[in-house]
Amino acid sequence: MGSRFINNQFVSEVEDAENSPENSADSPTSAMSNDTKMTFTSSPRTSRRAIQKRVVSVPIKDVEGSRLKGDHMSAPPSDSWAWRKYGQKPIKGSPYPRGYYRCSSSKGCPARKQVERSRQDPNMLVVTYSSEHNHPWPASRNHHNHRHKTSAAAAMTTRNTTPSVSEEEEEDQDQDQDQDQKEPVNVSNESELDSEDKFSNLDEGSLINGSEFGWFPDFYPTSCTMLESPILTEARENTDSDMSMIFTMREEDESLFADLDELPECSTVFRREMVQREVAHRRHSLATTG
DNA sequence: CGCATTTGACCTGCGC
DNA sequence: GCGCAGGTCAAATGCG
Repeated sequence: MGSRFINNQFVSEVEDAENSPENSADSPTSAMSNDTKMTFTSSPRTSRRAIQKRVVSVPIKDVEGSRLKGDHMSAPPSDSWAWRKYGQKPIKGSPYPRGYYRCSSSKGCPARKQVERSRQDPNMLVVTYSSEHNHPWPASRNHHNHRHKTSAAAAMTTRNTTPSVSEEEEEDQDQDQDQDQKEPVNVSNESELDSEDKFSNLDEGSLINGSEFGWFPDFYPTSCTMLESPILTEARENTDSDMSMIFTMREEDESLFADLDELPECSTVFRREMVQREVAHRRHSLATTG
């Protein structure tokens, strides 16, 4: 199973997994971070149809700003898509219901997600993404102008929101059609492409220079949630990446990357910048104290 | 008034 | 075939 780091969340992919979402909530990859977990599963329906699903475990604290109506509700974690709730079902064996959300960023978008609380850790939300957006990036960014904010849009107004998560793809989905509908840099067909392949055409000069972002110093040390994940640490060992820091983007920061579906390499860019800053800071501290 | 949410009914697939 | 459970639909309701 391949795991990768997508928009600051961990994505693992597996096909036709045996675990149900309930099981995934009960037995997430226990070695993972307490803050963000990623596991893979398939619902009964998906197992019938052999559909991949992407399951994200998100700490509720990350979505506290989003709409919460009653303690039985599981507010959908903020991502950059607009979601419309179309159903809620109590899940057998779980004290918490599961909410069903459909992408409302674009008409006819098949993307869906399910949100439920982890039974193992009620402070975690288990978000199961199914189907793929058929539009590049959401019109939901305009939802700030709507009289009614969608759950996602409402959550988008909060700080330290959870970054977007790329969606899963169905096996029977027309990949070519999806590719045609995506913008060039918006490669979300993760089953087909490795991050390295997707960004292999990017040389160092084409990458974003952290110094170009005036917001970055403000963003970096104070207002972001720093997370550490064993998975990323493991990935770092495999990829010679030099940082294991994960941070949660603020919404306005996230919007700067609206054209990117996943940002593992961009994350590396920022991580590198963060390392440089950290090294400079420590050198400065040593110079001043010593 | 328009849109999102709620919620009971209905549909579908699987196991027995 | 039947029952169960998950998933979806759609009318009712609420909100701004």
